Amino acid sequence: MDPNLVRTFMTVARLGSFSAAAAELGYTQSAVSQQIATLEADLGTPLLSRRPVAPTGAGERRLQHAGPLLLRIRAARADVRRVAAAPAHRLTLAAGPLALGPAVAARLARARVRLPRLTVTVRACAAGEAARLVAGGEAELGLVAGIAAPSDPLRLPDVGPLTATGAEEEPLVVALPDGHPLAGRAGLRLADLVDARWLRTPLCPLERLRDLAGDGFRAGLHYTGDDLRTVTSLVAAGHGLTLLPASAAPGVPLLAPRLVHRVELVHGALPPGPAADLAAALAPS
Amino acid sequence: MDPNLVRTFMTVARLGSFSAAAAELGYTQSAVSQQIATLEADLGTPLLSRRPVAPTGAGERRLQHAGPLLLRIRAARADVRRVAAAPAHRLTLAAGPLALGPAVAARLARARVRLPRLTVTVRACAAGEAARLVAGGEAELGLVAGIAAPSDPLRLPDVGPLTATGAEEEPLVVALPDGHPLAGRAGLRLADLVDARWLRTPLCPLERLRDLAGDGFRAGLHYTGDDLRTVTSLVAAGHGLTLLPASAAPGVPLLAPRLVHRVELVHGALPPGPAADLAAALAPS
DNA sequence: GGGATCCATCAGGAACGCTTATAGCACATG
DNA sequence: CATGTGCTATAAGCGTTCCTGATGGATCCC
Repeated sequence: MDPNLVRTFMTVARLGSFSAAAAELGYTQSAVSQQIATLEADLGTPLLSRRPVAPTGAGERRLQHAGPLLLRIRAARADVRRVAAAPAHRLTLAAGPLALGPAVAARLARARVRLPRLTVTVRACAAGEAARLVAGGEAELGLVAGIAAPSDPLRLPDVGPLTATGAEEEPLVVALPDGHPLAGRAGLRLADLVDARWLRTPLCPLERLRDLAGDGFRAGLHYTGDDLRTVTSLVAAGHGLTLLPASAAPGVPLLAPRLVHRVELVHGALPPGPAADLAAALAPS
Repeated sequence: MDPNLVRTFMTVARLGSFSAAAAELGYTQSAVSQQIATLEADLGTPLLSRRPVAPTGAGERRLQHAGPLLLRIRAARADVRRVAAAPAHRLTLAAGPLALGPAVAARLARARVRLPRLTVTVRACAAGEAARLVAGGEAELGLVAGIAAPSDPLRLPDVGPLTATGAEEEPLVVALPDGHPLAGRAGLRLADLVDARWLRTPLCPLERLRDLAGDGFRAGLHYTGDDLRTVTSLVAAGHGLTLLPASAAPGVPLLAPRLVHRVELVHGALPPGPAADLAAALAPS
């Protein structure tokens, strides 16, 4: 119910201790104990087992709700403040991995010429973070990238009424090791590669490929970062294949299914002003 | 911040009056005035213009967040209570329009034979309502239907950590008026029908078709209900075309793009028990 | 077994939020 | 133009809530 109680519960669960949570939140241990008791009474079921302190089944479930819930609350605050705030001449553009390619960069350059008083900060962020940063108000605009069918919108985490508009679509290529037998081809079909070994990276999630092209796509090395150079090096060394936008790395064009590297611009409420102008310039639609 | 304040704000905005909202919520007018003042102070901006009472720009934006936010809060409560509750022998299955077809019905029948002590209530609901009913705890299971590429998951409104599993996929047919020149064909391509007039109904949203097959799909009559007989009658009378699952009505099979009528079963946390058994029986995966 | 640590409980006090009462404002009416 | 009516804002009072500080009981470690 009360977001503060939820925050306390999250902290206790994370730290595994009422006392430590109290210290972190600036409460007394007694207050934390009472807050948890209130929450448990409200739901009619224990959320934490004591000694040691660990979430119960119901508590685990409650925790799964807690993060998105608090995010939405923050998003509502941030969105309203954005509407009410004076038009800003400084804004932050959160860009996920592979989201800021040549085409968007060029459009950004043109827009900055037209909007000389605007100071833009581009902030790199992890895959899936951009929408959260925009929702939470830490960035005014966000760029997210993903693999999709042409003009098919990306699936963004739902963190409130964000506007998402297509900003760029680019062909995909299959990145292959140097001496790979298929490296000379003029084009490849994904169906022919289901049995190959694939790199598992946030830049090219294998679950997405299975959604789009059926089962298969055995995972080789698992890389959790988002550095393009690392990925291309891993591919060259034969750890597995991956899909990349054509402008990012050399590779063999993907012919079928018809998939593209799609970039979308996401933003919340944008009152008329430089931020809205920039958004319009980045996502001409 | 406090959900109660948000609820008060929504009520005031809906009724256009502090006094009326106070009466409806069982507060005094003074309390409502103070609550709105608190909310505005917290956000640092007016949410309502007074005399007459109407939302400001920021208030409009806040209202857009309010509904989903309260829904998520309810969803969290309902989900946790579901985990903690004793295994129920009565449960409700919310079924959206066209979601409960022959295959699912047959599986439900088989499951009820195996689970004789289970009492099932099937509750029809509007398109898009099923997920909300499940999230809010009014139904344990939900069936939603939509048009999608084969094994492509549907896009459900994000109301919390719901599990969605494919329950059925069925070919689509194009429903045509009786004497339509294409009625005799063995199959049709959507691309050949972009310029036809289409019925606009929740059962076959034209935006979805445009997503999947490009622009076009001119809207003829707009029907807001979900009665299948009404839709087939409207089609027969020439008001427009529509897509339906093959089992629902006669029509010409849709050949391309490869789209299916997909049904998914959605549910929240299901502790072992009859509800989980039924879910497993309905969505064999 | 003794000490330390941790959570639950209790009592007291501060803070919050609602009610009652009243002031202030806009608009309609005579 | 004065007045009444209907609305919201503000002030004071008060009950409830929620936090603090102290204490008790349980568990773990030495």
